[in-house]
Amino acid sequence: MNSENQIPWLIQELSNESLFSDPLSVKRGECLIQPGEVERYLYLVQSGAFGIHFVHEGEEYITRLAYEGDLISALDSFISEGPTDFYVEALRSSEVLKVAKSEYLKFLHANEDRLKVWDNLLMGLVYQQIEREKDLLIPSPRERYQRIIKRSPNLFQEVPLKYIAQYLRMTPETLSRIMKA
Amino acid sequence: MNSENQIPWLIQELSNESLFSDPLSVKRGECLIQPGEVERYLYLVQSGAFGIHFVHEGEEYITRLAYEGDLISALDSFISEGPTDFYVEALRSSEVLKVAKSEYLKFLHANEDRLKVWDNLLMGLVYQQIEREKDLLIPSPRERYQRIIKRSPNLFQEVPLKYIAQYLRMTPETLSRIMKA
DNA sequence: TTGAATTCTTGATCTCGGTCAATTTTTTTA
DNA sequence: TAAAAAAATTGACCGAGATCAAGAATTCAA
Repeated sequence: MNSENQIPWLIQELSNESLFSDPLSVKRGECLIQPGEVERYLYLVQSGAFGIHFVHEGEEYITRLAYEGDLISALDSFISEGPTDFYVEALRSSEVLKVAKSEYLKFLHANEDRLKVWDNLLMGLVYQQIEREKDLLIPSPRERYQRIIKRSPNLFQEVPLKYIAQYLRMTPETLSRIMKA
Repeated sequence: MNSENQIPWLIQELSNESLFSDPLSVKRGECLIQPGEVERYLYLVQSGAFGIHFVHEGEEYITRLAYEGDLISALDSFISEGPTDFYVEALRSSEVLKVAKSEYLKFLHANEDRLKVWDNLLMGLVYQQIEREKDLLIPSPRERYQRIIKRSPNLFQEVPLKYIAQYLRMTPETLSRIMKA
């Protein structure tokens, strides 16, 4: 199994065992979880779009954008089981399925293959974060923009520009000007 | 076992099984690995200091600083087994022990506890990267500086300031002025 | 220990991206 | 479909941090 298929496979397995909840509707602006709460779920985005952000000194900073097919969670809390620092917020009307961490862990440990896939997933996550770190270190807004359209060309169809700007640590004005030129 | 003790424990186990190489001396400016090469080792810093950096458009960007007791590697390549984008460079005369990935994996899979510790280590890594991402998103150089001295107060004893500046995505001049004020 | 290399500091200047504000366009929803 | 809300664009201005340069301090290596 190549690594691109691992998430779909995992999702399929989870579905087969009926571990996902019923579809949950989330209105634009509503949050799956907020700072201070403990994350007990992993979510699968069925439709819509989400942003994961935190607030520091009154400013919002987006660390992740997600849409259909993505698995999301307040990962800091999901891992540590302490309170999260993040909002997981619907950027438009969305639907998610969720699975409890406890259920999910039981599920993983029931089968050697699943555990391996989870290991790979975690390593993939580390890898993605390393890429993300590179993106953020680059000083030129234009280059950061170019890196993201290369990596996620369809992001701009799914998510309003102002959130993408925050994700790229620039203002919407700057992103708008970059895209024009 | 609390998570702070997991790395020391793992290192102890690796030592017990004599999986580490003999100490390897690295002179200031020398690299354990360079872009394009495939990372086959995990290194334990015994003395000295290392910086992990990549070069983009002629500029150096540091993604990690490490010193005595830290485990390091060109993690992107260690995970993907493709060529790395990073330099792992000694910032002063240093000594490391190394263990081959293949040996390491065999070692991990020989024992259930070790695998669990590895899982936790990976999750810890994800968690650290999330913190790192927060640090990098914050626009104010002063706040980025304050976050790092809180997290790694002894870093400044171990690593020249100019590398810390790069790590914090600011110039050495700016960091110098911030520290003065 | 001493000379050389590197790093750190400080000052002067400049520029890119942020901020603020007004208008237009798009999206949402009633 | 129309009205309202949100998002995107555009222009003018400003300032924080980069850049450049020179000198002082520290570290390294012979």
